[in-house]
Amino acid sequence: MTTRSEPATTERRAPLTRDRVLRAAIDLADREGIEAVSMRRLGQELGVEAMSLYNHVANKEDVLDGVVDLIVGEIDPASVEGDWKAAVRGRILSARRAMLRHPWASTVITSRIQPSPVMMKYMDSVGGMMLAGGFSVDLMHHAFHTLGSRVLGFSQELFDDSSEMDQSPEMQALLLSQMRAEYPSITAIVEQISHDDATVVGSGCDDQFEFEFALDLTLDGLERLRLGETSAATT
Amino acid sequence: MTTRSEPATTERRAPLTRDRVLRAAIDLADREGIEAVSMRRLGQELGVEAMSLYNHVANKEDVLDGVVDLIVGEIDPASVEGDWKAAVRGRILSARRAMLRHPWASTVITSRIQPSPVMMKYMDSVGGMMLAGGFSVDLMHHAFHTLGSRVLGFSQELFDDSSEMDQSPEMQALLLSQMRAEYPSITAIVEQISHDDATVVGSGCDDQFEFEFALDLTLDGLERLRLGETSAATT
DNA sequence: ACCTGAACACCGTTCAAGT
DNA sequence: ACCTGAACACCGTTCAAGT
Repeated sequence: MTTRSEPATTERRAPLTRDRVLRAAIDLADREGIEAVSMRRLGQELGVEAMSLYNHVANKEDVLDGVVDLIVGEIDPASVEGDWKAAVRGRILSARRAMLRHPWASTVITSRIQPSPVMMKYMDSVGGMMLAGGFSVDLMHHAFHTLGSRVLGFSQELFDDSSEMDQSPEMQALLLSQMRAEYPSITAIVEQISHDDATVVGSGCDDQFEFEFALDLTLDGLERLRLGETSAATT
Repeated sequence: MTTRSEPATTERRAPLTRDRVLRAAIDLADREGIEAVSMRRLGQELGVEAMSLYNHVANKEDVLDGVVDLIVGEIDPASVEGDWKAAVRGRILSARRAMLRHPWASTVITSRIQPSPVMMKYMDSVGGMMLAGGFSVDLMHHAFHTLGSRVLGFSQELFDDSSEMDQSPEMQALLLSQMRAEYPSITAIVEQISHDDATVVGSGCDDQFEFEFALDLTLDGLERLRLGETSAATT
């Protein structure tokens, strides 16, 4: 008996589910930033009172946990092609694309204290790629600490250069000369970027290049240690 | 005329100043964590209404800015001894000691969008140590991106192993065997740590070792690139 | 000059009451 | 079973009023 009493299209809104709540949170954060995501605002977004959300999620922490899991789920599955370095590199760059799609995600991830099973699964599969590539358990362990958040596709940026250059050229030159007196070394970087800036619009660092530079320096260092470990047998 | 009209000890409390507000915030965060630091609570701590604080600081962001500056001020000044690697390494480990004194500081630092002049001065002096050691401006720039938050003495930890092992040995063994099925690679790390654990109390990673491992891998990689850059003249 | 009370516009969350 | 109104205990911040 698979006949069901259809509710005669009385459902004007899709019923609230945990998944709908989480996706609404991601949408809202993508549009207005993570600080806009409050329980009250989230309810509003779903055409419901804030209190109704508690029928589908435990609390706000649970929302953020779920959101992180959905985003980690966007990372490509582990590949088995190439050596460990190419495989791990590709996976991390896929994680980075997910983070670029949701620029607020890194701060939410770093605010989680305990890793979720989904996160554990991701980490474990990256670790598995290393072990398959000949890492010892010890070296894989150190690799995780060295990669840090980079394994999830983001790095801790300590400067924000986004609104650095929205000034007139004269004003920029003045600011630069003042900066040079106080911070000569940092200023040298800024000036270098301005010179190379014929190509790039807006100025600022080439974040993708810098991410890959740091990633490759790390992976190359790990590979060197792996080769040292295996007592130079082959090659 | 250095005689002053002393207020006849009517001052039962030291007058509120920006510095006292900031130090009270640090004390409170050290004792109860950063989430305890609200304007209302901070006023309470100083025996004053929250609104009074606004006579000495602009707002809460200003408090956090000031707190970061005080903590960055705890880092040892730049040394001129040894080569660039030893000098930078020593400075970063000094920064790390400051962070260990205030475990909440890293999250406050990463929440600042624009670096303060004090922070810029620190960064600039680290950059200066690299330039003095023979780095090109380009390589110094990449070095900052590679070090990331490590230049300030902390790394982004994605696991929290603090409350991992507060179980009975039997329970631990059971949990481990369940974990092994789901996350074999990660479990291998945990088991390795348990074995080496005769020495260390409490278990968990040796954070200082891992920090230095990652730092040295990075510094060594940078040194290699620096030597490659200078066309192998003096070896 | 500095501190305060009252108020505003927000939070997350609980719980009894509705349908 | 799900949604809601009212309430609680918090936030940061402003501003007129006090001394």
